[in-house]
Amino acid sequence: MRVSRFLLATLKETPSDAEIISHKLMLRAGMIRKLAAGLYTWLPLGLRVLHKVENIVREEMDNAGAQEVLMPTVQPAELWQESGRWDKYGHELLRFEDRHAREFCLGPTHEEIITHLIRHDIRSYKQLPANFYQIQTKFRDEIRPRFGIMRSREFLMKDAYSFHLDQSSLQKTYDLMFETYSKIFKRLGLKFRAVLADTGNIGGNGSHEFHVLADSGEDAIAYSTTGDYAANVEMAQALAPNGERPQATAPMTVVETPNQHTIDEISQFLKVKPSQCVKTLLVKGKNGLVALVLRGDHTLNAIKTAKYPDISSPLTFADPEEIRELVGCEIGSIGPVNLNVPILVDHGAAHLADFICGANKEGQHLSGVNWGRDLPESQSVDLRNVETGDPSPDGNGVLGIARGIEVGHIFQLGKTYSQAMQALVLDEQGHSVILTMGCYGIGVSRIVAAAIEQNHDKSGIIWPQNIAPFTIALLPMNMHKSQRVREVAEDLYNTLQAMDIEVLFDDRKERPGVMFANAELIGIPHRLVIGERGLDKGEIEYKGRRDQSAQSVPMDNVVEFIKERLEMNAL
RNA sequence: CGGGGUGUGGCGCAGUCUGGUAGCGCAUUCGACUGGGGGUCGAAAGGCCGGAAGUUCAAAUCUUCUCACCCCGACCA
Repeated sequence: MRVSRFLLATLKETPSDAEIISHKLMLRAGMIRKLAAGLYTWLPLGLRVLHKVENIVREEMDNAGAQEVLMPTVQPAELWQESGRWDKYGHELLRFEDRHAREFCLGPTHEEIITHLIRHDIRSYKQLPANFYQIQTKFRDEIRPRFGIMRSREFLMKDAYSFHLDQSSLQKTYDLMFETYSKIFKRLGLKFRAVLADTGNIGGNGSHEFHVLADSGEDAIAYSTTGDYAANVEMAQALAPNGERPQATAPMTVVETPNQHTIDEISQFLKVKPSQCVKTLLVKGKNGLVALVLRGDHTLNAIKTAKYPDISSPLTFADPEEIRELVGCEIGSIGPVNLNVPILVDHGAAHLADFICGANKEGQHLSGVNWGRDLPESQSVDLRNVETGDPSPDGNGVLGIARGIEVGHIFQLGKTYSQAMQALVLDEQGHSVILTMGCYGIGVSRIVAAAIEQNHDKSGIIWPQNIAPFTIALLPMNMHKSQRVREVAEDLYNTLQAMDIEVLFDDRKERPGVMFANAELIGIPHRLVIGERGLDKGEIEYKGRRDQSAQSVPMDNVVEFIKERLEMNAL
């Protein structure tokens, strides 16, 4: 591709609404342009990357025996009513009517559509298992789209759905998809990690997320530093402390704590560690309020907590008015002693003796409080977020915490949708069996942004070779002045093109600095510079995007040299 | 949806408080010089100041309404 014939829409300045590095660089490199909140146009440069990601995903899905289909973006309400999600999904589902006043929505996901298809077209166990996927535009009317393509309302997703006679068949396909995803992210050239995940509102049991590791990631991942365990912090289990609880040594005493509310304030005021305090949070339960008791230095995990049967899901804090009515004090003075609501105690808090807590009276706390003496002993549960250094739940080493961007998610759906929508097949005995399902998503457009978050420097993007928009930037110095430079450049361009190497040939009448800056900003992995200077010595200059400095390559060897370079970088 | 903020040539911004001829940098076009890290000089094109209503001799500027966008919170690939 000649730059003179290509929309290279690079910017020197960053548009003011870009927050994170990938968004800034995608705008500056001329990959995307915003149309409206959460809606983006892909420019030629960006689309080349998107297509590369898409093709790698497609190839690996095909290799895994999945079949590609393409379902509509616009979906009829009836199917969503049948699955029960028309009412459950909320405002993220964009709904509208057609001219006949029939209700439709823009598909945020396609379980209903594929289940509808399969219940008509798959009748026999002989057709199972089967796995169908599509690479298609999704629409989710996010409350707050942000970070450019990372969290947009319209985005490109690969979604796959598998159908099975039983759980063991699902497990096989699930494992195969796990492997396939690992292959995909390896080929994309990204550092990633598969983690145990929460199933969210899609429903079902087993689930893993695939995260691209990047400091800017929105998710926290807990992993064993010595073993295989890895889980989203949302999910990661916090073990009960080992050993016996220490003996009670102090009497329970009321202490005056005027205007001291937060754990920090209390612990400083009373000169104790936050870990010797207890915090009591009131949340809404199925029958009135429920108190959650955690150690002062621990943080509540809303996802895990909302799974306890008495707790409302999603987790919702009690209103200050409700608290005043029930306890008679403000939020900072609540404690579990003589609190007239059901109490859930975290393992950490249950292991404390002689602890500090609110006295349910403004300006007072209790010290020397002990379970079983000052308040009833209760079974402890897991309510908190794990922290760096916690023991790993698999008993293997301790946990570390890393940041990640969720780019893939696989679920064992089970019969949630097939049951609701009556997707049945006949088994070997001629009995009707409800299908068992799995679903497997990859955020194709998000991967583009995640790749940049993971691979960039001051000058711009550094594409992994397999998803780079072009493989080589061919930069002639002052070609308009030198016939010799022009000839060598044109010649090399044609040779590389003939080898099916994607070359971006900067044939503009630009100054060298502009060419260098542009090539680096858009992240082309390999650069060849042709100038009078080098030609005098019969040399062409090569520099990899990550290299510190350039090297000279004899002109006659340059094609061979490039071939080797590309193979070295390819997987 | 709650809280905070911004709308002025394509992009980044000043001007608004204190009403009086719409500005700067980048980008674009033309010319000259320059030619290995976003170069210099000169010339040009491009904006009814988000929209509507009002106050006023006069509104980018004041008032009211409205729309859009951004940031912080709960959702998710």
